[in-house]
Amino acid sequence: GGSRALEPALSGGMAVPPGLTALPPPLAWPDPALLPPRGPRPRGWAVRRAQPPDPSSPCHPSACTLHMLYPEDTAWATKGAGEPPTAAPRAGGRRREGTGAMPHHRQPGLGAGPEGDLQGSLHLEEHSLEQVQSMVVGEVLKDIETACKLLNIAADPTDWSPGNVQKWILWTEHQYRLPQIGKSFQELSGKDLCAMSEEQFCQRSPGCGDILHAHLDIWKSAAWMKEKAAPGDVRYCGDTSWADSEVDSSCAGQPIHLWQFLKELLLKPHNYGRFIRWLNKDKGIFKIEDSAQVARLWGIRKNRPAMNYDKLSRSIRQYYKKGIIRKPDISQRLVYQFVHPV
DNA sequence: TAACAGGACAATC
DNA sequence: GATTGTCCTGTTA
Repeated sequence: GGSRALEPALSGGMAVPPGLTALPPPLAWPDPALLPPRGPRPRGWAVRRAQPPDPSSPCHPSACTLHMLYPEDTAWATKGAGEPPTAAPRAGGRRREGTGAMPHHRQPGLGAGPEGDLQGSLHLEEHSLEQVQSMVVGEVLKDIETACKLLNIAADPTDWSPGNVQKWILWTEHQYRLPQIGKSFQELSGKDLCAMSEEQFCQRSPGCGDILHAHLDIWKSAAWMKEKAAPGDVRYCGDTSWADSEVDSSCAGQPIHLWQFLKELLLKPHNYGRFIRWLNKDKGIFKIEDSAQVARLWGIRKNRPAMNYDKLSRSIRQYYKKGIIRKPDISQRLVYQFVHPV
C-alpha cells in the first residue's frame, strides 16, 4: 500500500518543470470527468515525489502531495502557526520534510553569486510555483467544500457520525471509481475512522483501504488548515466559494430539496458536468447527461441507496404543478427547465 | 428500451 | 401538511 497516487489521468502527459515533481497538473484533486470508467483501477498510478520514495514511510503519496504543496506564505500560514494536530500526525511530519524539499527553498549557495540571471529566474520560478501551489491547495479545499455541501457533512472528519462516515465512503467510492466495499466501515464514527491506521483500513477494505485512508488524510489535513485559517468556522461554510451560490441549503441545516441539489450540481460543472449540465443557463434549461449517476448522487445525499432515475424523475415531475421545474417548450429526453432560473 | 406522465400510497420531518 | 420515496400502469420517442 501507499504507492499509488490518486490522479491517474493527471499524472501523465504534461511536461513537469524540474523540481516540480510533486505537483500534479493542474489540480491535486481528481476530476471525475478525467477519471477512467468505473472498473478495476489501473495499476501503477504514477507517484511523483520531490525526493525518492521512502519505503519505511507510511505516508501515502496523496497526503504527502497536499502537504508538500502547502506554501508557507498562504493565507492559512499567515493566520496560523505550528504543526498540524494529532489528527494528521504523519502528514504534519511530512509537510516539514516536503516543504523543505520544495524547489522554491533555495539551496545554500544558489543565487548568492554574481549570476544575476540565474537569481532572477529563480525568483520567477519561486513566484510561479507559489502561485501554482496556492491554486492547487485552493482547489483541493474547494472540492472538499463541494463534497461537504453535497453530502451535508462536516469538513472535519472527527465530527462525523457513523452515518456521515457511510456517506463519505459511498461518495468517495463513487467519485474515484473504487471497488465497492459494502458495510466494512459500518458503525464507525469519524473519530474512530481518524484513529485507524492504513493497515486497519486495508484489513477492512483490502481492495482500496489505502486509497480511502489517503483521502481521509487529505480531509484531515484540510480541516487542520482551515481551522488554522479561521478557528471555529470549519464546519460547513468556511469557504466563500459558495457565497455566490443561490442555494446554500446545507448551511441552514435544513433537509435539501431535489431542485436545490440539482442546482448545486449544475453550479459545479468542473466536478459534475459529465453528469448534469446547463443547456441554457439564462433560461434555466439543463440536461441530465448521466441519469444513473445523478440518481446515485442523490441517493447518497439522501441516504437512499435504492434511489434510481425512475424515482428521481418522479420527484422532478412533482415540481411541475408546484411551478419549480417544467419541461422546456421543445421537450427533449432528460432535459428540464427551472421555471425561475438563477 | 428508456424516458416520460401521473395516480396512489407510505414514510419522514 | 409538505415533501419525496416507492410502486404502479400506460404512453411516447
